[in-house]
Amino acid sequence: MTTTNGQESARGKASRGERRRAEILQAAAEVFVRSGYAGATVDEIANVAQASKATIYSFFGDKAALFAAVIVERAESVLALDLGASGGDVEAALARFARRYIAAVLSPEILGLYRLVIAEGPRFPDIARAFFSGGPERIAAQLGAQFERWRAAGLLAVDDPLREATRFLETLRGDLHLRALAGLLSEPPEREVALRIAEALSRIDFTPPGVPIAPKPAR
Amino acid sequence: MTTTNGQESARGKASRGERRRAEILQAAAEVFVRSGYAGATVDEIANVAQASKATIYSFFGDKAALFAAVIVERAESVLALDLGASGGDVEAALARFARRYIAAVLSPEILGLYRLVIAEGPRFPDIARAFFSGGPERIAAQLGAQFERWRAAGLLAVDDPLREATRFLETLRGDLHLRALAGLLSEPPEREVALRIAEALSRIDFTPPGVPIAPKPAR
DNA sequence: GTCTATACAACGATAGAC
DNA sequence: GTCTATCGTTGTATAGAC
Repeated sequence: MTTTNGQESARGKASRGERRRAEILQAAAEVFVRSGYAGATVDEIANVAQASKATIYSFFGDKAALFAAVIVERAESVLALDLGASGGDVEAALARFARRYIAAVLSPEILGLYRLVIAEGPRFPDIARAFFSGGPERIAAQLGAQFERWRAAGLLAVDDPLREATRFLETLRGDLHLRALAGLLSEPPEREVALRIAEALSRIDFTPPGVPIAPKPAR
Repeated sequence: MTTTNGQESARGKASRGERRRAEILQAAAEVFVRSGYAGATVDEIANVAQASKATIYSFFGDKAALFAAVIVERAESVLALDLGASGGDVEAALARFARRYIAAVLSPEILGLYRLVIAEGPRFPDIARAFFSGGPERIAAQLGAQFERWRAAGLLAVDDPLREATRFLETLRGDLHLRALAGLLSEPPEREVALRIAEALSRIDFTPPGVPIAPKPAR
C-alpha cells in the first residue's frame, strides 16, 4: 500500500479524466476476473483503483456498464496478434503464429475474460456478442485473410479460407482450452501444445510452389 | 443406476428426507444455472423448492456445500450416455452416438453446468475436478473402451484408444461448444452439426472386416 | 471532479416455536 | 425436521462537503 499518486501532474495530454478512467477500468478488470461479475464489489474495485465509489459511478453509471466497458475494451486490445512476416516459409510462419495463439488463449488474462463472458453471456447477450466479434472472430477473420493471400500466391490449397482458419484455431485449442477454462491446468503443458501445433499443421495442405493445385504424386 | 441406499427401511420408499433433499437439489440446480453461484440467493432456492431456508441449511450446511452437491451429483447422472448397440455397423453406431453426444452437450442443462464449473472453477477447484472426472472424462473413457473393443474385434484401427476418443469428442464439439457456452447459439444448427459428425467420422480409420491390421492392398 | 458519509435493500446464516 | 422471524453484515447507489 504505497501512495503512488505523487507526481502525475505533468501531462495534460491524456486528460486526467481519461487516465482515471483507464485506472478504474484496469482495476475493475482485475477484480471481475478474480471474483466474477456478481461476486465482485464496487468497494473492492474502488480500493484497487485507489478511487472512491462515487468517482466510479460518475464515470460509468452503474456496475453493469462498468462490466460491459471492461469486456469490450479488453476484447479489442488484448487479442491483437499480428500474423508476423508473411513472406518465406508458410509452414514455419504458421507454426510461429500457432504458438503465440495458444500462449495467448491460455494466458490467465484471456482465460479470465472468457470465463466472464461464458458465465454472464446468457444475462449479457450484447456483451458476449461484442466480445466474440471483437476478439476470437476477428482473429479467425485475420487468419482467413492470410490464408486467402497465401492461396492466391499458390502457397496454400484451401477451399474456404475462413472456415479452414476457424478449424485450424479450434484444433489448436481443442480440449486444452476447456480444461484451462475450468482451472484444471496450472500452466500450458509444453508437450501437448507442441503436439497440437503439429496436428493442426498436418491438416493444412501446403501446396509446393510451382504445383498450384493438381495433387500428382511424381515418383 | 439409481441411488437406492442399501440397508434402508423396509418401507422401501426413499425416506421423506431423501425426497426433500432431492427437491432442494433440483431447485438449487435451476437457480444456480439461471443466476450463477454468487448471483443465486438461498431465498430464491427456498422459494422454488417450496422449502424454508432453515431446512436447506440443515441439509447442506452452507451455500458452498449446496453448490458442490449440485455440480457433483449432476455430473454423474446427466452425462450418462450409453454407447448403444456395439454389434453391427461400427460407423453407423458411432454416428448415432455422435448425434446424441452433441445434443447432450449443447442442451441447456449441460451448458448451464459447464458455465457454472468454468465460472467458479478457480474458486472451487475440487468441484471442477470432480465434475470433469465424473462427467466429460468418464464419457471419453467409455468411448475409449469401446474403441479398444472394436480394435480387438478388427473393426477399427486405433493407436491410442483414449486419445483418439478424446479427439473424436473434441472434434464434435469444436467451435460450437464455445459459442453455445457464451449463449450465442439459440439452438443447435442442424447443418453444422451434421458437418461436424461427418468430419469426426472421416478421421476414424474403419478397417474393413477381414483385413485386421496390415494395410496391404492384396490383389 | 473527487471525496466522506450514508440511505436503503438484500444477503447468508441462525434461534426458537411447533 | 420444518417452519417463522430476525440477526448482523454487506451490497449498490447517492447526497453533500471540499
